[in-house]
Amino acid sequence: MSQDAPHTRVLRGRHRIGAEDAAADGLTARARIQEVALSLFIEEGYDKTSLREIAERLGVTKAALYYHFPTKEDIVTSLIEDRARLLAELIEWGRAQPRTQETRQEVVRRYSDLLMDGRHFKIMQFFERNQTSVKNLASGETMRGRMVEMMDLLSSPDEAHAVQLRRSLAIFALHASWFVFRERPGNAEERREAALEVALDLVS
Amino acid sequence: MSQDAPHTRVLRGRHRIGAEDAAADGLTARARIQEVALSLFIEEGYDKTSLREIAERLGVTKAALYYHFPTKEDIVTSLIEDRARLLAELIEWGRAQPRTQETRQEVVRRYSDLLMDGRHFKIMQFFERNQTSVKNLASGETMRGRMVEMMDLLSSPDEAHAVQLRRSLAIFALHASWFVFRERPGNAEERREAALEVALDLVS
DNA sequence: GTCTATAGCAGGATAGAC
DNA sequence: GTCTATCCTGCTATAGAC
Repeated sequence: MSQDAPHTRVLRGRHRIGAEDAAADGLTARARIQEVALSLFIEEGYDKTSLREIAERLGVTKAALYYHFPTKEDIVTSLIEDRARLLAELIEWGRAQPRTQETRQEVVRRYSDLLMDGRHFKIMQFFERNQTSVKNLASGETMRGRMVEMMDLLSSPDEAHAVQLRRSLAIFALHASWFVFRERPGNAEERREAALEVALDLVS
Repeated sequence: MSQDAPHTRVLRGRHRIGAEDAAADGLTARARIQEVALSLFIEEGYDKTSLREIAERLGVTKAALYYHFPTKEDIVTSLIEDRARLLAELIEWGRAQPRTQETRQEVVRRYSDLLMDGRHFKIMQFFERNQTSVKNLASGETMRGRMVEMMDLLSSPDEAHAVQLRRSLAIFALHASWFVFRERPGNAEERREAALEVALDLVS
């Protein structure tokens, strides 16, 4: 997230990726593929983004990508894995707590912290914008399962429908902040705080 | 779902109104294509759904589809057109009202009514699940514009971020009801009422 | 680790018979 | 209005040289 300008490199034509440390931005080839792929998946969509496109933007060929990832799907899998783990940890923590308003609020706060990492936020954007594509991916099911567990943490089936919906919307609130303020830049921190405020209220 | 209302249909060039009776289920070929395509677009995704697949499910060939729709994108366009118009009417009405809480609540109620038509609801599902695909479609931009206008009806940029977000979430609440209660059937009417209740509260 | 070249296939779209 | 047959393009993935 720190350096979001890989485009500067594109025009250099055939540019050798070389060993990991050789990269100007200090990322391994693998990590740069992940970064570029994720951006394209978000912008153009998973299905519409071809390996050729990813390779082109990196200044390499398709075949080079296959050295790092056996299939296109594996790129997604690699992207999701550690994020799903972090989510799992949060869920595990939540389950060990009493089901109180305090707990719900703390879950929301911790989830908000997770999202502060631009990487995680982008993953969630990827998910929201590619729901149907991701549905047929194994790692997609994993992530979906996590989100369901998150919501189950915030409400249970025996509560009124309106309560369940309201609590679940807290998660949406944190995700949606980018969408709602789309044309009104403001600063990111302000948006995040507003989203957290709304989310906390929703689980109260 | 409910039958296609033929009187509202804007017919393109070569389509004739008289053919309806031919179909066993009382729908025109055109309407059946729309219905099947929409379902597949929701289930499998727009990009992953091939014309071959649509044709197969209808028991016809790809070429037959091309008689009714010049391109795949035109199927989407036809699906969206009248829905976007209904939305535009609602927005127009809303703009003519004073910007009060009463108005916001009535906008929400009317939007909820719109969604009650299974057709409209499915269109919105299609949108949510195919955001990246739809972004590059002309009709997608139209619909996105409408949703932005809807939200602008509920809050204005000079209000606090938290207020804007909260009000916008009302729309999400109405859309999300299907997702949140995924495994808990309940009846549709109950879900709708719960969603409306939450949405009304959010714009208060 | 990266390349060139290509296999193998599926997609959207069209032509023209019936 | 629907069919068969086909074109053209672009995709994922692999083989094998360097």
